[in-house]
Amino acid sequence: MKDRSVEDILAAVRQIPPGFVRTYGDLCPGAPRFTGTALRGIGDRVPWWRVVHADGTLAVGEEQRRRLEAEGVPFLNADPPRLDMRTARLPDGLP
DNA sequence: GTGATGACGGAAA
DNA sequence: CTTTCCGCCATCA
Repeated sequence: MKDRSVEDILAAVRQIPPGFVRTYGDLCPGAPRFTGTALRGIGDRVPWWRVVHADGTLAVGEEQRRRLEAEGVPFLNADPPRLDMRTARLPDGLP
């Protein structure tokens, strides 16, 4: 599902089940930057905190880290707090 | 219609 | 392992 518009991206973000995350590149292959632009200024209309960088680092701030941690997302105790992508990342095709 | 912008990604050093 | 650089494409002014 190659999302090309903001609405499609927001829809995809809503499909992310609690405890898992998707990367910007997964939501918009070829234009990962646009994913961030789409999420910029949405509010809590969608679970934006479940969208992280491909390497597992967060994009917004510790605000996001707290929410993910609350959902039971596996975090690695590293200097820059980052997620364990091989477990937290949700494969494409799945809701 | 054109130009600039960006919650990124991947490669290179 | 870390840091730096370029490019991508949809939106906005």
